[in-house]
Amino acid sequence: MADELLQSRGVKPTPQRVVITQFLLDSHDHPTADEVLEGVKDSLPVSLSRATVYNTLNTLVEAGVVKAVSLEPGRTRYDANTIEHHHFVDTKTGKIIDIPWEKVSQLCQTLGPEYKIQDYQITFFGELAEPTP
Amino acid sequence: MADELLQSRGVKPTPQRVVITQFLLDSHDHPTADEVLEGVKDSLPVSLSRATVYNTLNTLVEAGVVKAVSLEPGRTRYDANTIEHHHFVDTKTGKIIDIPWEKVSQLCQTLGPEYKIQDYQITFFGELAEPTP
DNA sequence: TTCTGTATTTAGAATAAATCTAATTTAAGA
DNA sequence: TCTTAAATTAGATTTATTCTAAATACAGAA
Repeated sequence: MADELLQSRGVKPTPQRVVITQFLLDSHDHPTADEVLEGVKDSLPVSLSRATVYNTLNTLVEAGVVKAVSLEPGRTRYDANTIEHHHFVDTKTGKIIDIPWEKVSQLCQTLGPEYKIQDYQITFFGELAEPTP
Repeated sequence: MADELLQSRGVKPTPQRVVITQFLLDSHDHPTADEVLEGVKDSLPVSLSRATVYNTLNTLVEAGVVKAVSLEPGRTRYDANTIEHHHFVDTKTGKIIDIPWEKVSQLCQTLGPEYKIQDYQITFFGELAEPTP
């Protein structure tokens, strides 16, 4: 799974890269580099270096396998969901959830031709309503 | 100007706070904490501490005088334009420009009642077309 | 298979943004 | 003037990330 994905993007699938990519594919909570390190270090026979985690994350971002999102100051989070979506940050809990929201893409055209938009990111901050029981 | 603004928000207008606030009101390029320090340190008779810059910026954000924006990883930028707007990051030059865009606020209602939105931030990445001469 | 060269990984040092600490200064109110 | 709480300061500390130089892995040539 991760292996083929890396191959298809021209990234040599080393063991370290495969487990990191698989971890990101399985996560839905936008882990930080540190959380990636914690999450994968036991699934490798060798000791995984922090530098390798950062190298790999940067490689994956460049190859378009994952996206880097800066929602909070001071830490970068990584997201393997490459389908167009945006984020909702629950200001009470800090929880970040994905918002698939195609409607916005049409809106971009109303911005005008002087902006050649390559990417955009909408981040909502608010509170998630309690589910009514 | 800055003085009255601080008063009105319940922030004691110390000399340091006034010059920092005025600097942010006069800037339109979303300075970082370091750029604020560089920009104001000569306009004070005393030596301005880095800690004071950070303290003041945090105070101003809490008081709603400025907004903190995290557009790039690793550094927080500050914006005294408190009128609703979003940002456009020119990926070629790194230049960040404001996009006043009220249309988006209506769209938020289409998200559904389960999201109590307090704030949202749209960041566009792209290239600014050359002005045709 | 062995050799060779390039890419990858590693541990730890280095850098950069931001916060913390403890001492000092400021200034408002009694 | 005295007291006290808030603000400021320099420098140490923390945290995220990058850099460095050495070790390792591994593909392709001989």
